[in-house]
Amino acid sequence: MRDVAQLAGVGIKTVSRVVNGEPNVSPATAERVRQAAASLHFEPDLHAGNLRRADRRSRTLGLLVSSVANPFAAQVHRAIERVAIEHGYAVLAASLEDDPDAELRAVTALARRRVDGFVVTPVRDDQAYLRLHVERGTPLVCVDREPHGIETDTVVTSNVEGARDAVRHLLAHGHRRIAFLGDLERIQTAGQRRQGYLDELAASGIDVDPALIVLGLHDDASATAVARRLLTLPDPPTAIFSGQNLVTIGAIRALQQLGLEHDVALVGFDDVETSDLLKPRVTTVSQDADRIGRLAAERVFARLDGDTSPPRHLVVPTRLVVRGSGEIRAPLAAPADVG
Amino acid sequence: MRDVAQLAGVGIKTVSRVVNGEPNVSPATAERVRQAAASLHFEPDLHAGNLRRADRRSRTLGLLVSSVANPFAAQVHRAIERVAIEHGYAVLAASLEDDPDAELRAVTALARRRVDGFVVTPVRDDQAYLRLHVERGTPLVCVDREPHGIETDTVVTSNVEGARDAVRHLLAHGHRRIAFLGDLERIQTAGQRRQGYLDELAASGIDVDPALIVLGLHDDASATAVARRLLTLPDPPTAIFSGQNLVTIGAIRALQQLGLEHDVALVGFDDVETSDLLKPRVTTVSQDADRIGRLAAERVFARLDGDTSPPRHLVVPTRLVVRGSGEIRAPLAAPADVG
DNA sequence: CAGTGACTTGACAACGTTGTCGGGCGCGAG
DNA sequence: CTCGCGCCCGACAACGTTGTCAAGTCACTG
Repeated sequence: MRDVAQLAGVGIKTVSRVVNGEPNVSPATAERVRQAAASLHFEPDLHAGNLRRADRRSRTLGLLVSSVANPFAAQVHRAIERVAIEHGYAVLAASLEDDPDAELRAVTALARRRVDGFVVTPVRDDQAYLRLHVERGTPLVCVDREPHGIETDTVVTSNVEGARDAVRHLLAHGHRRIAFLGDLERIQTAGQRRQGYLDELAASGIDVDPALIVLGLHDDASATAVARRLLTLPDPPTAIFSGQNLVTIGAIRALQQLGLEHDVALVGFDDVETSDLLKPRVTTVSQDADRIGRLAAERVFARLDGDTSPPRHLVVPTRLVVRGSGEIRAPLAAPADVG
Repeated sequence: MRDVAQLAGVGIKTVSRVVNGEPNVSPATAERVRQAAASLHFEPDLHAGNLRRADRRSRTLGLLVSSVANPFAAQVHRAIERVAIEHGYAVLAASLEDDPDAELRAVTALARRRVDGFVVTPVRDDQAYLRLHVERGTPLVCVDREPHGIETDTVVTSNVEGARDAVRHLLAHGHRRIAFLGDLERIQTAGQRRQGYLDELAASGIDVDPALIVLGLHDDASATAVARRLLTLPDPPTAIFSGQNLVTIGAIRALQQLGLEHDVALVGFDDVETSDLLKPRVTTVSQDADRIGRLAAERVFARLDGDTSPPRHLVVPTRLVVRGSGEIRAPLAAPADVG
């Protein structure tokens, strides 16, 4: 900037004014400055300016997603970035791979880079440590999962309701023995989806068979193994509700291996890519990742714009997408019932 | 930092020394400083330090990916981030959605934030404008596509060879009428894959039917429409080579709609999620996105470490993954041949 | 013609940190 | 005892920018 000022024959502050579009610069001077800046390929240093600027905004958002392996996270990222760009913001992203230590490291890294706001997918058991940053004026929005130890804006999927929808759908097609395959228990959404499953069965007065409930599945291989085991029980489930997309893929593979994909019903939580190319096509409870990301980003910017209202907890509804696998009817009378 | 110094009863520079692990601080003082820093929850401002620091490193990498809708880009991103973290770096990412203007905007945004290096998926026709940044010492590595107008490190997939492999595979299964469905012509990889297709056919002395070559497909809907049209020609192709994953999905849908998925062979470039759950399972030419991302990041860090050797052009080979759809044999004699 | 106000401009301090340098102190050697 | 050297430590300038403020110019008014 000093060089630009010298070349244009003006003071350094005048260059600053032109670069930032401040008023009170004569058109002739402004033009000379612009020429000089262009010929030197000057790019202002955002962070240096930040140091002195009144608003102290780095115009950068910090984003922590659970796992990049998950297309859901990629879509949330994309939606956030779109909103960020509209506000002239860039996004510093870090993927946590569901590692609690990575969460801490990433928050520190972002704090040192003075991001203006955090969008976090909680992984640790406790997010109280984030209070510090919030108290210092860095807004925090949690997505996908509710945080612990801190009251803040959240944007989550209606996990319990979505799971109930799935189970209700299966019940309506005559199923009574419905298995639930879920992700690691420490992941909050896994627990909520199981809760929805239990709630809906309870509401329909159906006894729950604990043997049909398996949690702790985090990849498709383990899901395949467990699904195979359940399906070869003496009294197997007539339907499966899988609580996460990799688990759904594992369940499909198991069904295919046993040749049961047209006999046992399946509803998966969260979309599976190409789910409509499979046979049968896969019925899913779809999450609106785009909306979740958009709302989260908008919450951050609202807080940055001075919104000090109490924390909001936004719940984005799911949508049951009927494609075929969930509409397979239960056998008219299960052996156990006939007894 | 001033506050920490006051609380610890030391000079501000001593705090700096402790925070940065510089030598020549007595253990007692260091401990007092650490206590003070912890009790004030002090986080150093990386960018302020940067301003004065000798190496002038923001410890941030800038990444431009073509489109987040693409799982390939997500995987590249992930691999780069992993290497970045090992080096204590964070990643500022921007997705371009294959919009040439977005490329310019994103580069400017990253340059103003003083990233230490760029990893760019070229979208524009000309990357000469990036020379400025390279000359100023910001290394640039291009991934997935070769840049124009600038000599720099590149990491790309062996598109031509991969396409030849795919076509050779189909030829070996008796096919002579092989359609090629490709992405937008302005996307370099699309052209290279078509070139591989043409090369392999030429090498085998097979006449190319221009009616079987369609480019400009960027989503699955248009690919479905085009594939349907080709398959209902009077003299349809007996095999399809699709040059991108969304196009592959479109082709599969068309085949399914026409009930031809077990009669017409298909090989797709780039992986399709759940490709092994489809019937038939989809044979693909897989790209090693993880390796591409890793190599790109390592090139950036090598340049940052002072490597001034001539630009390297790394080519990551593809792998033909045989799953079923590409092994469907051509009808023994096509009507045209019998003629 | 003096006074007024609007507009334009630059000198200077400040932001939070690191590099430089010099001062003080303790200890071993002469 | 004195000198010298090494280790600790802090004052100060500097990084590239913006906020503050005062000075300068000019046209217009009374």
